[in-house]
Amino acid sequence: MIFCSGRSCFGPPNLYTPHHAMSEETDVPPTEDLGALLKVRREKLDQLRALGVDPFGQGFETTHAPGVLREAFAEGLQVRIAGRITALRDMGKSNFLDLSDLNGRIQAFVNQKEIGEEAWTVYKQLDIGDWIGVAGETFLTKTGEPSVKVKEVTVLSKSLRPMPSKWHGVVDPQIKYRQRYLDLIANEKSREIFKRRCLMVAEIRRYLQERGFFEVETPMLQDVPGGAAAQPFETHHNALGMDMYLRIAPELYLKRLLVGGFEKVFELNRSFRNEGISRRHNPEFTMLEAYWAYADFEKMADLVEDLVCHLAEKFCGGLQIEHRNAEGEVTKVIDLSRPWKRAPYRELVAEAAGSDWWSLDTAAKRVRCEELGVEISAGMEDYEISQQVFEKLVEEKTINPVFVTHVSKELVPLAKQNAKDDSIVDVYELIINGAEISPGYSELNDPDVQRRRLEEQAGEEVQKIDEDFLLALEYGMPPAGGIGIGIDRLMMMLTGAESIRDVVLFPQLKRRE
RNA sequence: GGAAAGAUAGCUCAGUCGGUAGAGCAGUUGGCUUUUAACCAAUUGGUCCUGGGUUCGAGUCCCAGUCUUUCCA
Repeated sequence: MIFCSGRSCFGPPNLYTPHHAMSEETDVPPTEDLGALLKVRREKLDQLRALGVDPFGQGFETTHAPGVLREAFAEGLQVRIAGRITALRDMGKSNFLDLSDLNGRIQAFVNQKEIGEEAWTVYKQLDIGDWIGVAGETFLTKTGEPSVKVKEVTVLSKSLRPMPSKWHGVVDPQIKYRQRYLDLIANEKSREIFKRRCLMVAEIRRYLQERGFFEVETPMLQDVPGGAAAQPFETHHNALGMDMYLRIAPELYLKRLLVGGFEKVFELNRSFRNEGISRRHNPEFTMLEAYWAYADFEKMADLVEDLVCHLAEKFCGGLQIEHRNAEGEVTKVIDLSRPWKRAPYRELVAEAAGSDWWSLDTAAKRVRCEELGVEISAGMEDYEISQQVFEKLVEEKTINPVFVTHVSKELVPLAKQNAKDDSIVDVYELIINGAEISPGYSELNDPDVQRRRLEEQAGEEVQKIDEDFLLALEYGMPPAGGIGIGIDRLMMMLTGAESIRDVVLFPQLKRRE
């Protein structure tokens, strides 16, 4: 949004008037009425200016971050600390502040006599929520709290709005997701989840790069959206006069790179699917796809197992992942201990639906579903009925990791068929905590078979076929293993989040009227 | 799209049988020079989501709508 050409952004600039045209007096958006609370902060803002203090200050050199100082505390250090005031305990001539940043807090001790009358007057204009810098000497209070005896206060930024509730935090989901910054300020748990997500995403990149994978960026704007069965978002390129789509998967481009000689390649970025929004679905989501020439789906399963365990051990304190409810009680433990179970799709379905399942005809399967309480709709094909049984009776009930292998080929048009049984394909589907976390394939590299599969798939849904991709395959793609990992769902599993909205910083929400 | 629950102070929430609108926090004022959910005292703050109905009287009961949440599809 910052870099726009000026020709076609949001219409002529002179028609764009700020919607928050304000009254002279309060200078406050009229959409909300916090009345007195805002007025008081504005008055303090004016006070600061009257005292010759810039309420929105400049850079500030620090010696320590708040949390770092508290961790490595020693008395008698001369320090400079910056942070947000997150608590204020006013004892009259002595005040105690908590100065916080993303990672921690330190107590600052402000004494009227210590900083002098002039600085005290400035100090008294501060509120919870303001960013300040302090300089002073470290000491321990009577109660043993590591503190900074403040000699100088620098106002870095005045907050003009009240902070979220001190001990309820932000509980209204509308505020939590629409104003994520407030959630991050108020809720330690949210901060931890998103910090951990950042670290884990960085670690995934490092892990793959260390093993010789190149990270690439392929088009998100695509002419033919392929690589998955999903509804795409449509858009339009003005200069080319061309309708385009946001990608539903990077797969077909990454495979072109295999053709081009990138033997180990991955992309970790957004894909978009124009489908429902739920606890597990956000229309834009982060996916890792990796392709490895000369590998197969079993080797890819080894890779994923190792990667996920590596992340859990490094960032989750081990392979036992505890999920807790709002009261902090452990509701579920996911055991990632290796080796992870691997079992064929048909075996798992037969375990759940009866050992004779695969010898039943379609009508008999429907009867069985009724007995088992699995709902199926009228138009379902035979393989779809089995898939429904799988989803309801296997997938949803699986907590610890299971690689489901050898899925029916109708379900997976881009994988290689099994050398002995051509009704199944060489893939795994990793299930953890009732959800599909990652598929892995022995990738199909026969261009003629690939064309047939895509044509069969396109038949009903009138999807366009990516001819450029098929052309590339004809030049020769090495046999390769491929994986996809839904990073958001992986994060949910590893952090114990109940909803994808709790691991996506700014989840998609309905427009607010 | 279906079902259920909800909307009361800036925030989190009470509100009995239909009878004057409440608490804690935040804010403000005063007190307090080692507090940490600081404390003590006082105080400001309300379109009870909207519209209709029943009633002498509605935050409360009925109807319709709006929005939100959770679950299902």
